[in-house]
Parts: sequence; structure tokens; C-alpha cells
Amino acid sequence: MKHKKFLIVRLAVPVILNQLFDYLVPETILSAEIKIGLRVLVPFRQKEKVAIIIDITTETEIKTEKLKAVIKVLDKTSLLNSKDRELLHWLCHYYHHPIGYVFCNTLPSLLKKGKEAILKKENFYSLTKDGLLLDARSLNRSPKQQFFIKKLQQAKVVHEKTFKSWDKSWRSVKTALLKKQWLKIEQRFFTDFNPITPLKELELKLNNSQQQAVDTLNNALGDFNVFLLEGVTGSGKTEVYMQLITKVLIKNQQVMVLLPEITLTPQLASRFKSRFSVPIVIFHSKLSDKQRLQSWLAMQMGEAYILLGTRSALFTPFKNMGLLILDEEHDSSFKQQDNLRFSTRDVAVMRAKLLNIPILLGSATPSLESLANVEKKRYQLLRLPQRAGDAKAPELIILDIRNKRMQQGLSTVLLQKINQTLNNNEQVLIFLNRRGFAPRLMCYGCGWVARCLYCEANLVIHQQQNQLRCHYCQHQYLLINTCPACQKQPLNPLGLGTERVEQLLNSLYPNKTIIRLDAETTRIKGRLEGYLTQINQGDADIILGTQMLAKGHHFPEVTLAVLLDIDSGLFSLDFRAAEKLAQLIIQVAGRAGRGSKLGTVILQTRQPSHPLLTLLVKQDYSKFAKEALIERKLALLPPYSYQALLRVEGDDEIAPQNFFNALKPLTEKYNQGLVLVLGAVAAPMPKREGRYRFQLLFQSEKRMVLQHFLTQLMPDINKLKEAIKIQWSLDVDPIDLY
DNA sequence: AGCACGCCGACT
DNA sequence: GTCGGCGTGCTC
Repeated sequence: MKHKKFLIVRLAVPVILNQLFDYLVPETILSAEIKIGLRVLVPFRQKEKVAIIIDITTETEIKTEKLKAVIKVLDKTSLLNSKDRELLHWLCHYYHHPIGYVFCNTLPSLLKKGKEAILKKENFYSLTKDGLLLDARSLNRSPKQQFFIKKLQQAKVVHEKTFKSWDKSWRSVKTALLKKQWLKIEQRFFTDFNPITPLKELELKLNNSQQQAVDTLNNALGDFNVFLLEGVTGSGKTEVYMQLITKVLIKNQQVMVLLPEITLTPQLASRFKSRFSVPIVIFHSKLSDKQRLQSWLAMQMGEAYILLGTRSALFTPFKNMGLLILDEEHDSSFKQQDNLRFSTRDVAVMRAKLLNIPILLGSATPSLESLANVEKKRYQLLRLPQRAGDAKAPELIILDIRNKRMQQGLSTVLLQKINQTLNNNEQVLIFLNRRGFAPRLMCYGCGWVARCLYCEANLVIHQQQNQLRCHYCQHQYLLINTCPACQKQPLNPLGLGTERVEQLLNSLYPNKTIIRLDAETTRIKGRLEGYLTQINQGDADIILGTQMLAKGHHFPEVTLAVLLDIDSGLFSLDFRAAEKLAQLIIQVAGRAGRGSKLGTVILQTRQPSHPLLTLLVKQDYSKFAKEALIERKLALLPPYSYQALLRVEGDDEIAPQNFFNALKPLTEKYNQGLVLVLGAVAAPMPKREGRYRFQLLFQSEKRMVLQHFLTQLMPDINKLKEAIKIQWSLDVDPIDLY
């Protein structure tokens, strides 16, 4: 008796279960319509879900009566090629994240919801009168299309009149021709297609080290290799990137460029657009769903050649990627801190490895992880030691403020220095990594401190809004003036925030233009860009702000940069605090004196002889990094050991405790003594948004040992009944323990 | 994770 | 007799 074999697809379904689900392919769907990497619509429980075909088979371990049938196939061609899928499989294993979540949640949201994957090429190209393809949104023609149009004109295949009537889109070029004619033309011209130069502007002359970097990478194209480009601020990293991109474009391959911050994309995009004649797309989380889908498809279909994006762009499929560039590789924004907690840098390196292409990591202050990889000869170091042009390196000065007269956190000596700079009509930059007016509100009478009701945190005073705010749960409270505990005393703001410093500066320099850049002043879209333009036009005397000052923006007229309060960074419990502070200091210093004028950087501190500071001032970041790596090695901390952090949250303190008690025998069962288990302990912030937080740290000197341990342990965790009452998440290679 | 099933107490 | 509490277990 012959059994008819049913076609079965194994699907990644977006549910929090680390398994695939088998579905029948009904006879109404042809087997030719089924391909790995397609999206399908399936019934799941009482709902319909969009899932991705991971495997096609005729066998299943599931009882046939339990099998449900695919409702509909959503794609004609696979959205993810085998390399894309391989990367996602690796992600599931390495970060111990459910396969359905990884495959479905890395798609643009419209595709996740089942929308059709249609690239609107009209958005990218339109024909102009002179017959050249120009972009409707200032994106430009691809070399292939430019080449094709030129050939078409030269060969006079089509009548000039017909040609001029093509004024709508690239697609209209195709449709205006008969299909037969089109095929003929395609055969004639695309077989000998040789991309013309993708350059619009003449390239800058490189100095020796820049040229060496370009040459090294150019020779390495077509093979996997990780390069760490350590270039001081202003050393011309971007020019190196652009010349390399040219080399890749000439090979008719695509390039992915990743940046840590959305705000950095527009300026780089405009530089790229004036340099390259190929279509460039941007991808980040502030784009609309439609725009994101279009960028995604443009890369996937090979219609665009350069993708400029943030960490959410990392999973965009490419038709033919030739180079991956990750700028500011040390930046912590490259780490995703929720859901799938991945490191953009590490995944990008894996992607380059799978594609067998080089990856370039750039930074003025490389992470200790990357420097350790250079030490281990996994990464190749390329250095750009000189600043381009005649720019000089700024001078770092430690300003001892012990027992000094202070005015709202600014010492007299510092104010003199600011006066001097302003009198020379030069710009001053003041960095303070704390927004709001003051970080604490205290009663001097009874010692009461304003605290958040839902978090284990002090409330921050926001005077302009007449509010007290929790920076962890964003809860807002009315700013009070009498103590709720003793009712008598006036309340005192303690500590410094940008708002408070701004107030002081306004009173000291009423005739100067002071610009404050922090989350409050740049909340509205376009504000930051507006301020940056104003600053660069010289229409600002003092620039005051938080984090965002340290990240890549250029302030060429600044000659004095000040870091007001660095001491809190010197005594943190986090073993990465020193590294982060050193990077911050050098990054802020990089904002000063980028023009031809010499810059000065002042570090206010009560710890003037702290080894971190003296090392940075007397030597440089490299020397600091070398020392810091020695310390890490002695303490067996990353990058000389590998960590995974199990975070646990509950509505009370008991449920997490019960969970850890149930987990203990499991960790002991799978641990062969090679994994250090630290905790469980309360998280550094033990209560947040009304939830109690705990954590358990796993550490091993061997990555494989830790991975093996986690692979065994993870499937068992959700089987624990104690796990129901808590929420847990695993952070492999955590970068901060909060 | 959701969401249904199911086995007990409170109520029309 | 039924509405609903949430403990238990499954999702192809």
C-alpha cells in the first residue's frame, strides 16, 4: 500500500518558546511555492501568526491529528538568504534566545505583521530630461542603472523621443520597452557591465597612515578579517571609510556602515551623498515603518549600495555585502539592553565571518575587549596617530578643586579660564553628565531626602518644570518647598545638574549665548540639529551639555573643554567604570581644538593624583588601556574571562528568592567546577518601577565552557514552576550590571 | 508568554 | 444551578 507523503514545513513562530513548529502544507499550495526563508500565515492557538519557514520536510514527530495547515504563503522569494539565516541561528544559540523571536523580531515591523514586501523603486529613481537617473529624494542612481542609461543613449536602441518620455521611474523604462526588446538590451549591455566610478567628488589626499589603512583593507577585501582602526579624533577616519567604500562599490558590492547614535546619521549621510553617486539608505528606529521597510528591501534586493544605520540596522539582509564598518566601536549604545541583548560589534564580526568579508571597527578610544583581541591576534590594529591637516592635540589639565572656592560647582580658577576664552571670542564647552537642576532634594533639618515611590532612587530636581523626577521610571512629582517629614525646614537642592550650571552661567555672562544640550532641550525633533548648526555658525559662546556632547559631533571653534564632575566615575563599583570614564574624557577632549587653534581640556577633580587621571594626562589612552588590561588580567575579569548575567525580577522579594533556591541544584548539576557562580544578590538598583530585582552572575575563563553550561541550563529554567512568578532574562557578555 | 481548561467557593 | 477565583499545562 502506498502512502501519500505530506509536505511539512518547520516554522519559526514568534512565541517565547525555544522550538520550531511543524505545519502541513495543504494541497492548495504548490510545493514550488514553498521555500526556506519565506513568510507564511499560520493558525497558532486561537490566533493567526506570521512565521518563517526554517525547514521543509515530509517527516514529523508530532501526531498528525495535532498538525495544523499553513493558511497562506506571504512571499514569492526568500527574504533571508542562507547566510542571513545562519547568522540568526548563531544568535539563538549564542544569546540563548527563542528562535521564533530571533527570526521574526529582526524583520521590519511591517513584514512581521504580514505586509507585502514591495520595494517602491519610484521612490529611489526617476528619469530627468537629460536622460540620467536622479533620485526623487536626493538619493542617486546606481552605477548599474547609470551605466545602462548611458549605453542605451549611445546605442540609440530607442528613439530619442521615446527616451525623453520616460520621465517617471526606472520601472517605466522597463515597461516602456517590449519584454522581448528588454531582454535583448539586457543581454547586450548587462553581460559586459562594468560599473563606472561611483564617485562624485574628488577624494582628499591621504596621509601615510591613512593610505596604509586603505591599502591594507583594500588588499583584504574578499576575505574575513577584523581590523581595528584606532584613530585620534580628527585623524580622518571618515576619509579612510569613504575611500574604502569606493573600492567596494567598484566591485559592485554593498557596504554596511553602523553608528552608535541616530543623531550622527544625517551628517555622515550628507557627506556620503556628496561623495558617492550610488543610492544610499538610512536605517534606524526613528524612521517610519514604511521608510524602514523600503530601506530594508532596497538593500535586500541590491537596489541601494550603502546602508547607514544604528544597531537596529544590523540584521538588514544584503544582496552582496563587501564590507562592514562599525564606527565608534567602544560605544555602549551598540549593546542592546532589552529583549535580545546582543552586542552589535560581536554580531557584526560574526556576520563578516560568515560572509567572508572584512570588518572595520573604528574608534579613538577602542574598547578593552577589542584591544585584547588585537593582543590575541584575532583583530589587526591599524593606527592613525596624527590629526589631519594642521590640527594640534589638545592639552589636558587636571584642576585640583580640594578646598577651593566654588560657585555652583565651578571653581574660581575655572571661571577665570572661561572668562579668558570668552574674551578671545572663542567657544567653551562644558560637560556634565547629569541633567536636571540637582540630583537630590534634602531637608537640612531632619535629613529627609526626596525619593521615588517605585524605585530605590533619589528624585532629581527639574526646576524649570517645577518637578521632581525619577530618572529610572520617569515618574513625575510636584516640586515641594517644605519638608514633608518635619514640615519646618526649607528644602535644599544638593549636587549639580546642567540646568543649575546653565542658571549660573546666565547670571555670570548675561551677554553671551549659552546653549544647553541635554535630553530636555533637544526632546523636540530637529532641535539638536538646529543647535548644532547654530554652534557651527559661531552663534554660541558656551555649549553646556550631557553625553550627547561626547558623541561624534564636531565643534571646530571650541578651544576650551571642561569636565565639571568626573569624581563619581572614579569610585564606581562597576569594573568597567574606569574604561568608560577614560573614553569619555578622551572623547570630550576630542571636541576641543579640532580647527587650527590649540585646545585645552580641564578636568575638575578632588582626586588629582588618581592613577587613571595622571596616566591619561601624562601618557595617552593607549597607555591607560594597557594598564587597565593588566589589571583585568590579574583580576580575571573580562576580556580575560566571559560572563553571563541572569537577571530576575518579581513583584516581591520572595518569588525571586524561591526561584533561585529552585535553580541552585540545576546550576550545581551542570557546573563542572569551571563556571564561577556569583550570587544571587540584589541588583545594584534593587527596586525599579515597583519591582524587586536580583541577579546571578556566571563567569568562566573559557567561552566554550560558559556556553556549554548555559546551553544545558537554559532549557530547564522555564520548566521550573518557581519561574512562573518571576521574570528572568539572560544577558550574555553583559557590559553593565544594572 | 498567553490562553484555555478545570476544580472549588459565593451568589442569583 | 452558575459565575469566576487563579493553579496547571500546552502551544505544531
